[in-house]
Amino acid sequence: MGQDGVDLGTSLGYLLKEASSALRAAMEEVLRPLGMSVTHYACLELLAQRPGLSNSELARGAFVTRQTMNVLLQSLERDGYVTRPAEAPVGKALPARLTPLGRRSLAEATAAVRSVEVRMLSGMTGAERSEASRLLRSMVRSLRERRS
Amino acid sequence: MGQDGVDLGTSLGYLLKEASSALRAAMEEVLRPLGMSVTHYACLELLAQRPGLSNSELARGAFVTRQTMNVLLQSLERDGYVTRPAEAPVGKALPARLTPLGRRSLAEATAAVRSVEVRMLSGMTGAERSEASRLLRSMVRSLRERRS
DNA sequence: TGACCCATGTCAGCATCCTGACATACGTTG
DNA sequence: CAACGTATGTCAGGATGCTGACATGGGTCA
Repeated sequence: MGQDGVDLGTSLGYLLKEASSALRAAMEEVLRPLGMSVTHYACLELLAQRPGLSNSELARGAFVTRQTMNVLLQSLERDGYVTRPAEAPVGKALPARLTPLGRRSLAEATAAVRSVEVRMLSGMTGAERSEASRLLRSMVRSLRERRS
Repeated sequence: MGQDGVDLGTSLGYLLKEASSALRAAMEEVLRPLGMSVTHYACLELLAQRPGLSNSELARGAFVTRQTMNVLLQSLERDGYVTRPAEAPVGKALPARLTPLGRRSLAEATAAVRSVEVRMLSGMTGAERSEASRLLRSMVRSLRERRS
């Protein structure tokens, strides 16, 4: 049922999607026991590295829309993982910050996600990892520039 | 509004998602004028390279569920891009095949998508491309094996 | 200062996709 | 042969995410 080894395997675009899909599936698998989704985790991780990020900035960083990130932030705020001021200090952007509870929750998730990334890179040398990083960055840059 | 250059950029997982997201956005941009979605195109491309693929096999190849691929196949069949036998020759799987119309439609889409992939790889040498291919394949393999 | 443009937060409406479940068909194993 | 496990196509049901739109705040430039 389904012979393997086709020409599609030569397309870098397909390989990119395949790797990204496999990574997301593996992350969801280890995050589910913690009651966390990938977007959920991404939001917390972004806030840990860049405290004070606004809703829109978090949305862009987690690759979802502002609306989706907004409902997520509301639930995170309701459950005490993040805090946002009632009024915007400047403009309309509400800077979000992790609470101690949010930081603890993130620590668990980070450990789980880290193990997945370690597994993903298990067959690669340090030089290969930085080479992969460099090549992926090059692809992103090429795709973004010259956007009609 | 949003300083750049953070630590998240060092995570290969994040870079993977970033590249995949940028590629998908670029593909949707060039496919929209043709009235085609990325999944739509992926289905046609899979059928061109592997005639006779079943609904479930197409779903796995395009990274969607059987149900989603099924409704897509129904619309493609209704519009005359693919054909499926009324009854399964063996088992329950209905092998799908491209019609001449489907092949023509795919040809347009392939040209558009190819241009995107060319742009993505514009800053890379041939050796770097095959290296990227090898590394991505390694990541997929590591993520798939040892699935608890 | 006032006109313009862009970014943000938020609301409603809708499309999309998935989860869960069922009946069927085939291969395998006792 | 019969029971089991696996894979398929298909049917609702519901959750999730996006598109479109609006009002607001801030920066820019004449």
